[in-house]
Amino acid sequence: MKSATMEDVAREAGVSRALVSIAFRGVSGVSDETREHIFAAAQRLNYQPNRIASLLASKSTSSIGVFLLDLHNDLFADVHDGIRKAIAGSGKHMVLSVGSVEGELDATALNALIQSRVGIIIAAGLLLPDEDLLKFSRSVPILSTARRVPGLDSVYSDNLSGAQAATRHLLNLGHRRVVFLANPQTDGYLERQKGFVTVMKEAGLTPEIQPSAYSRTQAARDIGPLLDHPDRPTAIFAHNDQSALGVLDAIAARGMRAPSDISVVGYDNTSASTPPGIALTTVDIHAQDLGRTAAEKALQRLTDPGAPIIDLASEPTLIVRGTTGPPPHAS
Amino acid sequence: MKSATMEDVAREAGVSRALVSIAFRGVSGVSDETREHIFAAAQRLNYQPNRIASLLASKSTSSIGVFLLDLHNDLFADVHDGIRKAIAGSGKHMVLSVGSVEGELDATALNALIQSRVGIIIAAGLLLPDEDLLKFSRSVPILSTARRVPGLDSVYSDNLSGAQAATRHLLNLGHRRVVFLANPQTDGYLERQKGFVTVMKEAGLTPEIQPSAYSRTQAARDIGPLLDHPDRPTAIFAHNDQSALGVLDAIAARGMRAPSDISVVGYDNTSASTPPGIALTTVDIHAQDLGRTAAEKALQRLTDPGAPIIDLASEPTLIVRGTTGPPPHAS
DNA sequence: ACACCACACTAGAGCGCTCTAGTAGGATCG
DNA sequence: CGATCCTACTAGAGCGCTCTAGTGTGGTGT
Repeated sequence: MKSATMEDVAREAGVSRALVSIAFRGVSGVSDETREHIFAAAQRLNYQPNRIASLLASKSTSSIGVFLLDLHNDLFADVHDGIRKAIAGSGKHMVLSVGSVEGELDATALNALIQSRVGIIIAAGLLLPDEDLLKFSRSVPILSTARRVPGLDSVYSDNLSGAQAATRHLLNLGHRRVVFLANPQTDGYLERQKGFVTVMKEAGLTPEIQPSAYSRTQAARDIGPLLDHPDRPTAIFAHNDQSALGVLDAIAARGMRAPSDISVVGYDNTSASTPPGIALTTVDIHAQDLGRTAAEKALQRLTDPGAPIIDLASEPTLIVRGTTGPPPHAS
Repeated sequence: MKSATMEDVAREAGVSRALVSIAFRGVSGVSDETREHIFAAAQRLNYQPNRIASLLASKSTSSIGVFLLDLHNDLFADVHDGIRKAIAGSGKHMVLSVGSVEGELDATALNALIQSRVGIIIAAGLLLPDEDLLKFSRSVPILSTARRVPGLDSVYSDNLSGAQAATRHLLNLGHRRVVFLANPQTDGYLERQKGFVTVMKEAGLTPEIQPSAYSRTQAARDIGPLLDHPDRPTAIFAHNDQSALGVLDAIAARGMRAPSDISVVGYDNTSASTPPGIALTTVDIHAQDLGRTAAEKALQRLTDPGAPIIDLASEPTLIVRGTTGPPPHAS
């Protein structure tokens, strides 16, 4: 299982190691004929270039670190797709690192990326506070996608305006008692909460907030008491689709239905937002575009470390589907 | 942004580079006092060990490659969780590589892992044919989880028996016309199909097979004509949960309901199998356990390359939930 | 005929670590 | 009190590449 080295290939092809390197890197400086010979020799030896050695020798920033919070959330799969598309053909390759909803592993995952000497880290869905991120960025540039982090390149969806649009949608339908199912863990979610609060206040209504966490079952559990209350809200705005699913679970468990008994809005427009039969009203953050743009900007940052900080907000889109309607006894 | 090296730390701490290496690797051979000094010096310089250099120098197989087919399928998130738990504390680290449902990227992803000189690859959900995998395994040991690959270590769920159990469940409910929504892409799915076919034949019934692909929307499209037919099947057995969701989509789109109009069975027991309101009857392959066991076996393989090939099938569990019931007009 | 240049190729240093072989010096023992 | 051993440490080779600074060769221009 001892793999062949460039030296072996050079010997087999009767050329110098340096020439093999040139051939494999696809740069100019080798004749077509010789290149063929080299590739043939490599083939014979089942040679695969050693990326480790290559990275060390080139001390280059040819890899892009990607941090994904949670593989269970389709959102990050979308972001990943976008990143992959953007860096395909750039010659860079992706080094993936996965965090966890509990957040404990995030620092570990980030350090792993730094130790792998990636040229830049694209962080999707970090739960770490800004100051920690800034600390990490002493070692490697970090581009935040998910939320705006002052001092770091940020490519994100405008959570404030998205949440405002969703809230207005509910108010326009006639809802007056709306509860926001919150996730206190990150700024990104706090922006959503803020959007909800401002619109409610503008309308002279009381913004109610139910704290919860980042999980479907947790959401179902946390929203339960509110649903059981005789004077329950007519609409729930969940901080993301997964939680909205939990809310729908809780609603179904009580023999109620959305939107006739209660309206539900999610956020993110992940695949979770379209369970069969129902389709969740949600806010599309265009996750794949976000990933693609983030990666494009990351590539720019790599070539120009001195460029001004990127702060790119994109506009989300409210998607009205089947879980929102007028409140019961509205007319 | 130029990072400090071990040399820098050594100079700062007034010791040799080798001693810094010893301290950072956590092996014995350094006094507590000196270790403290070294760590303090490293801290001052914001030193992070260079994993690239470390891997090159140790030429060790200290990393485990993990191939995941598709980030959009929760199944792989479960497998990933299991692997992570198993290798935590082993000192090994995971190198992730993601394929694609189309299968084109799989070879690329595998090569990336080989070029990163991982000690072993745990492959979850490969669409590549066995012979290709065997070719790759010339460069690095591959452990297949998802299906049995003769000649490779395999840790997998017994798809045959799972599919048989699901099919028997439908027959016991009184169904006679059952259609299997197939995915012709891999052996793992073919085993499921085989389980379906054998049970149907044993019962003297005709196994009907509807080819489809690996996607929810595709499944909805492919099952459509069958549902529209006046003499439609009374049950659909989908090759995985995502496709089962597609089937449920198609059913809902026609104003029908499961299981009163038609029964649906999925496979995998991913989070997709519990949309709010409905809960899919499915076969639990215990994906996280699969991942954990796979990683444990991979660690063993790393320490003992000569050990006999591992062939470990685990028994899946039929989970009867809300999408299966007696066929309409059964009595 | 000679300088000149472009092209194909090579030698060798070095990337930041690990690891083997070895040294210094104190404790232990007969 | 010298032999022995252990512990804490160092020197230096080498992992498999990349990349700079060359060398040699054939064609071109004058």
